[in-house]
Amino acid sequence: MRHKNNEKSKKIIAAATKIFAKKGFYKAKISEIAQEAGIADGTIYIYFRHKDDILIALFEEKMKEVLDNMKKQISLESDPFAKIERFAYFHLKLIENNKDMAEIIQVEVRQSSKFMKNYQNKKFTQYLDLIGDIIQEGKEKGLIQQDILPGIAKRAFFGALDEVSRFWVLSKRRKYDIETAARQISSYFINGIKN
Amino acid sequence: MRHKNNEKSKKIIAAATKIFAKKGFYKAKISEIAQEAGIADGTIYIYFRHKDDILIALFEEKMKEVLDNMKKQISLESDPFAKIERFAYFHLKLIENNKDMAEIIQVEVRQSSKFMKNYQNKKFTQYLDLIGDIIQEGKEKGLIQQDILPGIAKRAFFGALDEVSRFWVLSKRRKYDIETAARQISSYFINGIKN
DNA sequence: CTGTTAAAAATGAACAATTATTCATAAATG
DNA sequence: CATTTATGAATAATTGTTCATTTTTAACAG
Repeated sequence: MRHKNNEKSKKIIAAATKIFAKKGFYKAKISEIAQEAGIADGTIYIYFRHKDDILIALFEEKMKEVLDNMKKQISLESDPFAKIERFAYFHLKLIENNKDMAEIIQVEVRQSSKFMKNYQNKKFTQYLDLIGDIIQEGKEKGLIQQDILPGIAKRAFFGALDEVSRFWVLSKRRKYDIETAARQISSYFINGIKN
Repeated sequence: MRHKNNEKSKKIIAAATKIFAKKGFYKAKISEIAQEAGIADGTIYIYFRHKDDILIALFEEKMKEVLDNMKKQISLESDPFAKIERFAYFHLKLIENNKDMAEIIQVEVRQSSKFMKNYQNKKFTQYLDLIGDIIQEGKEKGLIQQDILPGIAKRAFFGALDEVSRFWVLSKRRKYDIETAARQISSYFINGIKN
């Protein structure tokens, strides 16, 4: 019962991921998602109360994976600069391996403040804070300039990665390989903030 | 009358800017835009064929201003690094002074590929290329490392600015002043790519 | 200045299409 | 057999767009 529910829930989210990425949230029809999932329209409403809820659940599920994965990756390095490099590489790798998810997170969820008034997007904040914490650690170890503001730096670094990968996601082709892009971006950043 | 009334067109775009920013494109009703502009619903269809057309026209108009303004600012400096700093400062300044516009460009137009299949978004490409050209110039003058790829670097720098300003736009409050943010971000970047 | 008029512009109620959601019914489960 | 789960046609609400009608504009004649 509970086990089965969870299975079908995931099936719906998987279908929604595909459809939302292809059409965008508003143009995606419940009937399309149902068809993609191989179930009836009404069945979706046994697992989700509204269309919005599918997007929120989707986002929460994917971000949990992303967050857990990245935490693990970072913990494999002890040097803050190595952590930053690893973050860049695995962030881009993740986007590459989950284009549908990436497109939804980057494009659809930016609108979140519009249709999910009270959705705080905590997972995203946590993801950003992974970078913020590395920078803080680097400052404490005297590796990073003391006047660097983690609040700005974390967003600048994430934004750089995000914009480059957004281009890949939307253009459907990559001009540069992931290794090169990750190396270049983390290199600008590390050289820019190191002591 | 021979040509379309440009004044009313602008009035509609101004109203749409406000409504799109507040509600998002899909939740914004034509009737709301009409009311905000102080005209009847049907009147909008004298100036625009579809709802989509309003967003496209809005974007084209605003981006032209942004682009012209930034070109002028950059031309005031001759040193590539000074150009980069000025770009950062005026980009953030522009966002600050045009929050509604910024929110639409950042949030709504990202979806452009979804409802405007054949809209190429040339203006945005040109805006990015302003940065790309500065980097190219810096490389030619021997000020910037030869292995920096302008295609990646321009997106990384823009992305850094965009993410920081997106946070301001959506959170409705600024933690750091524009000067500080612009100085920090361009400093990471310049130190990261200079020879 | 005044009245005439034809074209342009504006109106807003009505239309038509879309689609999220419901619910009476059926199927599956154990 | 009782309970849970699934179905999908019907519903209800929304809203972009149209168009018959009205209002405004501006040129021109008397």
